[in-house]
Amino acid sequence: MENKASSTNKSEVITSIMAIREKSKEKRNALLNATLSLVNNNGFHDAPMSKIAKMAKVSPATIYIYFVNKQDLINQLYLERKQAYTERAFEGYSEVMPVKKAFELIWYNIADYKLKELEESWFLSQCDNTTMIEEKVRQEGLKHLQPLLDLWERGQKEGIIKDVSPYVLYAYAINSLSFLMNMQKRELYQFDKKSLDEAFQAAWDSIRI
Amino acid sequence: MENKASSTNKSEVITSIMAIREKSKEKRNALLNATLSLVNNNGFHDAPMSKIAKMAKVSPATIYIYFVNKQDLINQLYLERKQAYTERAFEGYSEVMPVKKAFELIWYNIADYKLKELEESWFLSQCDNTTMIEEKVRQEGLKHLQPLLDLWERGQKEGIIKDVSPYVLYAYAINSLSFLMNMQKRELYQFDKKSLDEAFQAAWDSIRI
Amino acid sequence: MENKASSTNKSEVITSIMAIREKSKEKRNALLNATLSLVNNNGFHDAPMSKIAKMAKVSPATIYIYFVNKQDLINQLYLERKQAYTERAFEGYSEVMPVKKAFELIWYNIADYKLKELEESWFLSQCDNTTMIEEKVRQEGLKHLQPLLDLWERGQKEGIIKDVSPYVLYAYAINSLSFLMNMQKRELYQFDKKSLDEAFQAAWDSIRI
Amino acid sequence: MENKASSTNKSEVITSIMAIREKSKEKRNALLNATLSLVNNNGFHDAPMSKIAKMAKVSPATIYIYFVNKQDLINQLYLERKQAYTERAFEGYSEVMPVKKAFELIWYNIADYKLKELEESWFLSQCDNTTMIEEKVRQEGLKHLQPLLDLWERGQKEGIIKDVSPYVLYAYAINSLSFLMNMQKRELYQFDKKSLDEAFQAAWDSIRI
DNA sequence: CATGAATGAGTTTTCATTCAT
DNA sequence: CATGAATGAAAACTCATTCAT
Repeated sequence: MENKASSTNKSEVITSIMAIREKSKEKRNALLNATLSLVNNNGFHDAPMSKIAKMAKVSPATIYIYFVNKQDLINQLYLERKQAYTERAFEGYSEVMPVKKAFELIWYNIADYKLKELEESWFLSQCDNTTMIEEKVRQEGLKHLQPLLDLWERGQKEGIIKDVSPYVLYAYAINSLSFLMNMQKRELYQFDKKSLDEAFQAAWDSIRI
Repeated sequence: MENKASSTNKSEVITSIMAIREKSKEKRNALLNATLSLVNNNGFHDAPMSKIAKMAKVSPATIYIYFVNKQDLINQLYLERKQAYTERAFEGYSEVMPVKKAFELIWYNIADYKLKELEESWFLSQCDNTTMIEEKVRQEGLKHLQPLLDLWERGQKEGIIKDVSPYVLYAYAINSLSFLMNMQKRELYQFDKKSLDEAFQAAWDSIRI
Repeated sequence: MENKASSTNKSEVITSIMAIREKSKEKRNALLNATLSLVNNNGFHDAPMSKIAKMAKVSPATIYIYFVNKQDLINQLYLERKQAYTERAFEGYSEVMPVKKAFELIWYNIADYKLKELEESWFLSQCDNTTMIEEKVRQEGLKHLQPLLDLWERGQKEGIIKDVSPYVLYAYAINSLSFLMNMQKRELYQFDKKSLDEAFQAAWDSIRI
Repeated sequence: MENKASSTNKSEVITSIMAIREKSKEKRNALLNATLSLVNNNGFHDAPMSKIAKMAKVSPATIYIYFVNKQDLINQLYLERKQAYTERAFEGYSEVMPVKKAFELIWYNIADYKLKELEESWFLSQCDNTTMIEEKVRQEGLKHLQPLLDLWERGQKEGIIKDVSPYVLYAYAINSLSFLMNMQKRELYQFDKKSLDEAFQAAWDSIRI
């Protein structure tokens, strides 16, 4: 073993690279999680890179290996969580389902996510009511909701859904949940099965004809 | 009144004191306005006291004559704007009005405020989705909404309003407007008379039995 | 009584001026006392003019009527208290007294002052171990001690007192009391009649032949 | 050792780490020295972090790598110098020495230190007559003097030393030197071999029976 | 004389980012 | 890749002093 590099064969190299990648992913995730946690608890204005690094158990300098700067870190975090959120929203959904059935599925998916993943939801809610995310990135995060808009359009054609702007539909049918989630986080309100059904009824009543 | 010194009578003194008080109020207001504007445009994390001072055309040190620290400045701003908002909400309202009529009045009041005073609304929205305001202060800001909760209770007794938590009612009937206001601010959506009426219909449908 | 000024006769004017002077002296004293108290408790570095003013119940601007600036305030305070201290030191002293008798009198005077006027003593002690007083002013404060130096010189001529520098005599015979006073202030040591006499004995032993 | 990269062996790494540690220690010392110098010349109230940094040739931010805040910097400086002082005081001392011999040794050690290390002594003197050091830290700094107290106790048992509080003994036998050191620093007094011996005689006379 | 309000210059401290290793 | 140390720039806040009244 004169030379360190030559002593490892190809498959070992690949394994090693993968191990590194895995390790890197772990660090990247630790950083994203730390950021979310700090922004949630202290606010964006009190989530310094040094604290993020400490919480993720890496050096501050390491952050800049994974992200070009703080804004990039926040942006990537936002996009990942937004995507996870939308993925959950459409779990089990198929475009051939009847409109109400489909909406019900999506609504309960979203409700389930928002109430179970309180931290992620609260983070997204902050991002959407703040200048911490650039408009461009926010747009990017929204595009995954298209299937819901398509569903509503179908519902409108079928005469089931009110013929109003999708923003109005979203405001009433979906966004209201954010407020309830906030209240739950602040421990002012507590969801149970019954109140969830009541909320769904209100959502549906607000958009159906 | 031959002599200037001897001519200063009581009423003049009072006028002079009032002038000073007025001037002070002006400075305080300039500071509050500057803060709102900066927080709105740059976010809480990029609204330093130095910029606030510059915008209000005073020295940074002057801020501390009117507010004990930055948090106090933000808190006072929040409370004042929240109060202005709730005052507008109940303009023309009387407890003897029929439930739907009363709700309609309040809803349109709020809609009118949120869409006309976009800056104030956006600021309040940020405050309510952020850690920048302490929970205690937020509670303080909420208490003026009681008449609406009372109205809903009456509606529930009369069998007009759904028998669900006031948080659910608020989420659907009122808070949805915040989302639409956000969209309007981002120039993704534009309200007109027709869409306003549609939104009201959705609000009412969501809470009525 | 057409004219305010002319309506007062000479004796009234004098009384009035004296009243003003008295009132002024009161304010000046209040300021000096407030300064001493703040410097003692917070240190010179945390005794701002604003706090001094508040404690003396005057406006910050008023301080500048009585003192040209903060340094002047401190200097005058130092000089006044130093003078009060030396005056007490020589109470009852006459140059014709025998040396030991005279020294005993002065020593007990000083001890009495240092232990009774703990605050004043602690303040002077700070001043003498700090750059807060300019050397020039400190010199000024020292000159009232001359009679003690003269006494020692007499004692040396009479062969009673060691023939060493007056600084050495002062260091041992007088300054040691400052240390004991400090300990008393910090509640590490408590003087009584017996220990006072012991201290005197040590003082006398250190300088007598 | 053909290849630079592969040549870094363990001992070199250790050397390198030590070099870093050494460099860090240097910076820390530069900061402590700068602080002492500035506090001595300008007073605690005029020794801003910015000046300290400049004098130590580092950025102000760097100070906070080594000390948590200004108070901590001062505390650590005080403790280090106090310890150096007491270490010097007991150089060559052994508990079996005869009382007077031992006292003489310690006394001259202290005198030597106080007169040679004028800056350190003046700094400690300021700290002990000021609120800039917290009482707790001052206590910490004092505990190293215990051997002297033990020596005195032995002297008292042997009937050599006056049976008075150790505070009195310290006030006369040791603290008097501080005053003389102050005078020397202010160039009002100049020690030489003869006057040093005179001072020792005064010290001994004040505490011996 | 007396003052409340105002402020420029300065204070301590923090922070996003870089760099030598 | 990873890092601890370093830092310029800026943050929040303070303070001695002034000035219009």
